[in-house]
Amino acid sequence: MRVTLKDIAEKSGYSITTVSRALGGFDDVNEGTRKRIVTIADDMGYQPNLIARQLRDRRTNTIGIIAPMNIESAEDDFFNILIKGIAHTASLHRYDLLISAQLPSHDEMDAYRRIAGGNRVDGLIVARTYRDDPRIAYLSSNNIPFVVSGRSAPGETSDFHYIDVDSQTGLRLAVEHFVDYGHQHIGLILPPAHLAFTAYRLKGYQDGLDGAGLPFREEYVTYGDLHRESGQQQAEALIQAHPELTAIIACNDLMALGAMRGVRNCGLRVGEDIAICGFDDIPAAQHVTPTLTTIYQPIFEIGEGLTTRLLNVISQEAPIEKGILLDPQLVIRESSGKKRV
Amino acid sequence: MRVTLKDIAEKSGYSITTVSRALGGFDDVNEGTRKRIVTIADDMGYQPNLIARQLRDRRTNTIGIIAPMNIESAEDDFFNILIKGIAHTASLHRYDLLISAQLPSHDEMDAYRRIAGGNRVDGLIVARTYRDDPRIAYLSSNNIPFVVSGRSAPGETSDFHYIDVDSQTGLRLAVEHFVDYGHQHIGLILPPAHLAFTAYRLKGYQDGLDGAGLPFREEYVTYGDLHRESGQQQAEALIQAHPELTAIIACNDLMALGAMRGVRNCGLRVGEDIAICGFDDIPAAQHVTPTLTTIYQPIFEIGEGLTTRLLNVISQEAPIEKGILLDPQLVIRESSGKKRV
DNA sequence: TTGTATGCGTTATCAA
DNA sequence: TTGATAACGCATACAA
Repeated sequence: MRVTLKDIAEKSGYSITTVSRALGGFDDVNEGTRKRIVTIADDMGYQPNLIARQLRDRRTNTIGIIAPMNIESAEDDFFNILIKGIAHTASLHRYDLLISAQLPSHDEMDAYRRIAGGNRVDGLIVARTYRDDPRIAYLSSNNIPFVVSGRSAPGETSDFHYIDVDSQTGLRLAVEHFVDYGHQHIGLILPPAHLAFTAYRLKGYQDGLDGAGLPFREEYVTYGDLHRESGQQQAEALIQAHPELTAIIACNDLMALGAMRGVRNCGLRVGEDIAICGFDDIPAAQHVTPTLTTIYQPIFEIGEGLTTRLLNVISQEAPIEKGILLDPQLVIRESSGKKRV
Repeated sequence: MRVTLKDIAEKSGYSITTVSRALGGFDDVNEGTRKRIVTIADDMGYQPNLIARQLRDRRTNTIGIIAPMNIESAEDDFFNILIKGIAHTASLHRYDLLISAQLPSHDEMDAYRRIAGGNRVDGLIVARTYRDDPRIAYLSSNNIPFVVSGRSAPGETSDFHYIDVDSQTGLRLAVEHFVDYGHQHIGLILPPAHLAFTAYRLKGYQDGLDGAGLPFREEYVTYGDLHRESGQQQAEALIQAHPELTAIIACNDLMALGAMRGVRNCGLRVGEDIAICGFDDIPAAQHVTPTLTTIYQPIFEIGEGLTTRLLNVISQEAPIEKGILLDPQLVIRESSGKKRV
């Protein structure tokens, strides 16, 4: 059986209280008894029951994240790296990370109610905001500490702590870059419409076209699901329907990688026939052939920042400014091809 | 404040016990009162305090894993995918996953004592066994449920539940494949020596050479740290020191990907001048150019299997046969180049 | 059908 | 310097 304070108390002849305080290092316990108790505790291999402590303290030293964890998401390096940043930083502050896998078949809000409402964590990190996000509404109205990767959709208020990249500007930069390289017909593969950042990226795309005096054509815009496969499918569909396209921007690197394959499947060359740009700058972007032009965002550091921010919120020392909007950075690589004259 | 059974009891006029049983769906409570209580609970937004429940039930419905989670490990798709498999399967059984990041600066055993000894989880998954693994010794001697990805080093007993791939055979297959393709001088990049599977892979390499009547040359064998960088460095070092090498086997795909770059840095072509083989078959293996020959192991499924196994152990229904040894599978791709005559 | 009492393991308050 | 007691929130054995 597991060793408890009671066991040590019995063995040592002291009360549970004294044992607790001796082990807790309080100075109101006699040095001799402290030593005796500590020795016995070590001998018995005592480990405090963290659950009991959590109940008593009403705090878990754990932060939570509810995330897609199926096999399709295995390649989703944005999430993989974000989680590493979170877990790493949490660990530095002696916090653990509770991960609840979000199965497509399960109601996501149930998970939030269970984990957050059930006191399993001191706070949560919400990733990939939705338009009119019910998770945020729930956490806000229940005063559960949380921080968000991403902000609300345009037009909604973002009255919570978040870190986001200004992806509207990011997309504009990508379009400007392609225009500068001589492209007139630029396709766009968006994330699912219910995600908040999708609207920003679409706006950035339009901004870029506007600035260049190019027309916005709805038929050049398509939606993927952020995974590799859909990038390929959408790219192939775009190319087949609109042979005049010479460039495609995919709204995350994974879809961009898929798009590269789609380009090849159409018998075209990436960079030379069709330029490709992604978003995120996951490691694969610089290792793929040809290397992938993309919008960089510091994913690991965002995970770090979200975590320190969340710990601040938990300990009620949250800074006044709630949102942090990072500048995106265009990283030009081989998939841009050469400037056309 | 947070709603408890007590609050509902007061509001409804029933006792805590009755409330508890009404909400628990027991049939020894009057249908009318049940309805009344449920309504009030819903109105008040009641969520059971899971921590209290865990303390009371002495069970957490959580499994744990202690894993490296720094930025260097971000690309470590073996772990990324394994964790997805674990979290996914856990979720299917209504279990959550507690991740504790293992910082290089922290004592790993402390984490095990804290998490496992501290009752935070019902069981643990141990990944990447060490030679003479203290984690396994600790968990075994404390009767804490656990399962292991990987088995003990050769010569040690593996008296615990594990799933492993027969990587000795895997390496032998890789060598035989390269020999068949006409290679006589095959370099090897091993994982760190303290990992248990390193010895198996080295033995498989030797088996392959023996079977082909080729001499084992210690100078063809080098050690990496499983990351991309070290694959590159070790490959470059091997090639420079031994220009007669025409093939290199790296013991995981990430190092193999690094090795591919190393080959190029030496002015050579992957596949044509130097054949490369990896181990794991992470997604990148089939997406890199040229595609990577490797030893396949079903990582996600291993995560699934480990988890169901662990849940069996936790509920005391563990099968008799403790270990599962999977057959490795050689996947030949472009990095093998063409058969030489 | 409902309520009382007890315990899970810990820590803090207060009295001795 | 030490110990008895209570509380965290829940669920059960047992009594009514």
